[in-house]
Amino acid sequence: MLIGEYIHTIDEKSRVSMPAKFRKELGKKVIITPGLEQCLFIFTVKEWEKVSTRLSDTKTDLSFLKADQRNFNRYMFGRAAEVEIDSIGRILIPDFLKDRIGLKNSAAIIGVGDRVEVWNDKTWSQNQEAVEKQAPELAEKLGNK
Amino acid sequence: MLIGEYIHTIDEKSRVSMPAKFRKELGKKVIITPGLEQCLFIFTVKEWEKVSTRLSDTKTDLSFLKADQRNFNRYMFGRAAEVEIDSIGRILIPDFLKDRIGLKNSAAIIGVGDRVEVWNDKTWSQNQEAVEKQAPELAEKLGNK
DNA sequence: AATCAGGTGGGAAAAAGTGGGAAATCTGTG
DNA sequence: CACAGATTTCCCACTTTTTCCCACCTGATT
Repeated sequence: MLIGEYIHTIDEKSRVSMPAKFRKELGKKVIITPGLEQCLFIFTVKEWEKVSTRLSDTKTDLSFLKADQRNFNRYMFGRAAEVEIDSIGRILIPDFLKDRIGLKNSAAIIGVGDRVEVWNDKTWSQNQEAVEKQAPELAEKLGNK
Repeated sequence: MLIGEYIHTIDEKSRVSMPAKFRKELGKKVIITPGLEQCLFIFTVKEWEKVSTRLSDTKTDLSFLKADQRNFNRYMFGRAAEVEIDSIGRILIPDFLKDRIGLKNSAAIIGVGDRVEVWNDKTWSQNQEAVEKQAPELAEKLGNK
């Protein structure tokens, strides 16, 4: 289970260390994609298989016949990348993903159960402050489901 | 699985490099067709078989009996081309397809799971900005299926 | 204080992408 | 039918980017 918050440096070559505690679970290859809201998702290979099968399910039909599906697939697949984790636990974040969420020197690496999220550290802390305030209310909503 | 975004040069001879990460999966020959929206589709030979079978499926119908199908097939088949991938991974884009999407010096090469798309790089980034905004909504829709 | 683990930085080797020349093929013309 | 010019194909070479590996730094632990 991936949990916790880590602030790590992004070096000049766009490398970021995965927290040591995540490495075993992540394996040696992960898939990084644009996330919803201002973050990136990092999936294990196994988790990605689940996600991608669901997204491109073509048992019955061709994936490019529906406009919504085309656009969402362009978004999720088109801007995803398979990245190796190097011998000391770092990954390389493609520029187009860095730019998307305004990453420069520093990133917040967040464990969210079955995936990891990458945030611009500033955005992350602002976001957390906001969520902090709504948390009781959000809990209430989920409780009513 | 074909994923990721690459911006490559189109040289004076209309050649474009396929991203190294795609080459193994693409093999040595691909089919390039006009795509939906302002892009081109590139299929592996295997994927193309699926596509063409589905489009000209005669189990239920003869493909030429329906006007819509006739026209769509003219669109996809009529301007499709089989192209070889050269020894260092480049393909040659036919002029009539280049012109269709306004390609000149630079193209965005996008992996969309089971196919590759080629975009004018400007058009691609505009398109993504637009999709970015709808992404949560699209995700919601597809999630409810 | 020494050791260890986690994180950061940088240089060298390898790979990917780009450009261009020469050989082969095609086209049109005398 | 042969030839000249143009186009296409094939291959080689240069440049930039990526990958791999090693070394250093810092803070915690014993």
